[in-house]
Amino acid sequence: MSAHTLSIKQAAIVSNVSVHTLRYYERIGLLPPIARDANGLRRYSERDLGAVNILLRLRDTGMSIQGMKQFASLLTQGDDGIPERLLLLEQHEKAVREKIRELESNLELIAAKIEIYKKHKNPQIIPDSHSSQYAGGTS
Amino acid sequence: MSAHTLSIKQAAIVSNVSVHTLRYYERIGLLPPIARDANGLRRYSERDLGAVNILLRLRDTGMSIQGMKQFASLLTQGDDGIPERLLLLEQHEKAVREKIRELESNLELIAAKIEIYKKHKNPQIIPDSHSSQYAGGTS
DNA sequence: ATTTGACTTCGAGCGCACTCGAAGGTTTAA
DNA sequence: TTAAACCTTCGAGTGCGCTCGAAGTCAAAT
Repeated sequence: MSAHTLSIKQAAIVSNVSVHTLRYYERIGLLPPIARDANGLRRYSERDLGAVNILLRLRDTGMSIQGMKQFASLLTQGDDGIPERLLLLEQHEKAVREKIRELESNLELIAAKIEIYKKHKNPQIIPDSHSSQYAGGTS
Repeated sequence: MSAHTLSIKQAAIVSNVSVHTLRYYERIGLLPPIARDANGLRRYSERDLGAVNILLRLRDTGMSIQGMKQFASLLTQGDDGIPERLLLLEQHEKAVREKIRELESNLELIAAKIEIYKKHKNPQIIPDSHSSQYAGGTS
């Protein structure tokens, strides 16, 4: 365990977010109050950076701030929060896999449209289970 | 070719959007001015519904209103717009595939976290090529 | 001694994509 | 004839996730 800590700017750089975002996340309770040095400046520990990282993984897979707040509050409970964290992550994983499936499904329809354009034919009917029986209209 | 048209409410239902959204899309130029009946009420043709559908496929794969506007303007050009439409769709398809890859990559990291929790071990270092060398901190 | 630059807090502002409410017109059924 | 259901336009409001600006502190460099 090193006493290695980073300034907010350094933390922002390694986490690939803005310093604004780091302060914002702390302000709204996504991050715990970050330790300060003698001058009151934030010092990010590796633990803090780990928390930032997992939160960003959740954000980047579409989790809302609200959802991340739930996870963050479980983080503050130490090992006691582990079972719920596990549950939350597993549910999220499932949701993301479903989202990927939807993306792929939409992609198929777009690919079909591409094929039509490639053949330079005018609009044809393309089966669409999503939202309409008029999926392949003149577009 | 039937003269089958739908009211805004029916169009909203089959397209799985709100009537507000349909008017909004028309207002901002995503949809052409929809034909009106003798009373000035909108009647959506199958062609219109096809346009709505492809726009929603684009939206649901993460395209912004701005991006959809580009596509929509190409739709108004008839066959002349086909080469550019093709290009735009192909570029978007590529972007979505990349996004899916990113999602899967993030998912792997989340899955790794899940495994750690399952073993009920405390934090360990997990390799992370994304944003930080502190990927596996105490979270 | 002064300037530079990184940091602090606080609240306000922004861009996106809707979402809604107000005020009114028309058609249909009781 | 009166009410319900549906439509119209217009502009304003909402929620999200930042993003920024103001005003100030502090420490190192010149």
